[in-house]
Amino acid sequence: MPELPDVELFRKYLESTSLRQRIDRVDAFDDRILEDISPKALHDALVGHRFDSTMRHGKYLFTRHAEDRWLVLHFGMTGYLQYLDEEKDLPSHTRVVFSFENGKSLAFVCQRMLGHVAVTEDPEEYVRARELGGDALEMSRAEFVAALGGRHGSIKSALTNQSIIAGLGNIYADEVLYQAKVRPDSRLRDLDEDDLAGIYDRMHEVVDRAVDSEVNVSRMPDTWLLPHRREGEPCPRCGAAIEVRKMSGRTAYFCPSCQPER
DNA sequence: AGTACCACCTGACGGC
DNA sequence: TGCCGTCAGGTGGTAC
Repeated sequence: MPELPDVELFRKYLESTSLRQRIDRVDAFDDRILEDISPKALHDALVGHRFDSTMRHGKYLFTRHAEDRWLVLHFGMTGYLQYLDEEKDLPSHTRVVFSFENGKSLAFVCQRMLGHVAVTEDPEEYVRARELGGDALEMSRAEFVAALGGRHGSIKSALTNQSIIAGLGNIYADEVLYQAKVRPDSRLRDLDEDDLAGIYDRMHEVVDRAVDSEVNVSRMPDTWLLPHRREGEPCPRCGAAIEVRKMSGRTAYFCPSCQPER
C-alpha cells in the first residue's frame, strides 16, 4: 500500500541504484499501466538517456532522464521497484523493465495493475494537472491549517484527499489521528486551529519516523497503532479494544477511549 | 462541497 | 477439493 513513506523509500532506492546508467531498452509488458503513451513511445523516449535526478510529490515519483523529460511512477496499491543484476530474476507481476547498458535493470512491479507509468515535461505541471494538494512533508503548518480550514467533511476524508494534502493514505491517516487523539470521523468544523496544528505535528512525526524505519512495521514504535491495527486488539496506550468503522468504503481503525467523540 | 458507491485489478482467505 | 463472496485500498468517475 504505497503511501508517502513507501514512495519516499522507492525514491531513495532509485537514487541509490539506477542513476547515471545508459538506458538500453524499455519493455512494457502490459500497456494498461501506461498513461497516454504507447510502449514504443516510452521506449523511444528513454533509450540512450540516463536517469539523473528524482523528486517526489505525495505518492508520485518523478525521475529525470533529459532536459524537460521526466518519467512518472505511481504505485497504486501494490507497486514497488526492484533493481536486478540479472533480468532472469524478474519478479512476477513486473509490468515495465528499464534495462541498462551494464546488464542491470530496474523493474516496475505492480500486481494489481492500479499503478501508472507516464512521461512529463514538468513534474510541477503534472502535479497541477492532477490537482494535487501540497506534499504532506513539504507543506508548512500554516499551509496545512489553511488547506483544511473552512471545510465541513470528516478529518479523515480530508487527510486522505490528495487534492487537499498529497501523500497520506488510509493507513497513515489512521496513525496520524491515533497519535493526535482525534477520532477519524470528527467533523472539521468541530476542530480548532490548535487541533489542526497538533495533527500537523503528529503527521510530520509519523511520516518522518516511518521513513526512518524504512516502512518496516517491526521497526516502528510499539506504541503506534500500526502494529496493532486489528479489530479488538488492545490499544497500546490504554488497553481498550481497537474499533473498526467503515468510512466511505475505507476501514478506519481507532481507539474509542483515547480518541474520544467530539 | 461532501459523501456514498462503483469500477478498476489480483490474490488471499473463510465458509460451505 | 473447489467454488464463491468478500476484502484489501489508491484513484477516478458518477449520482445525489
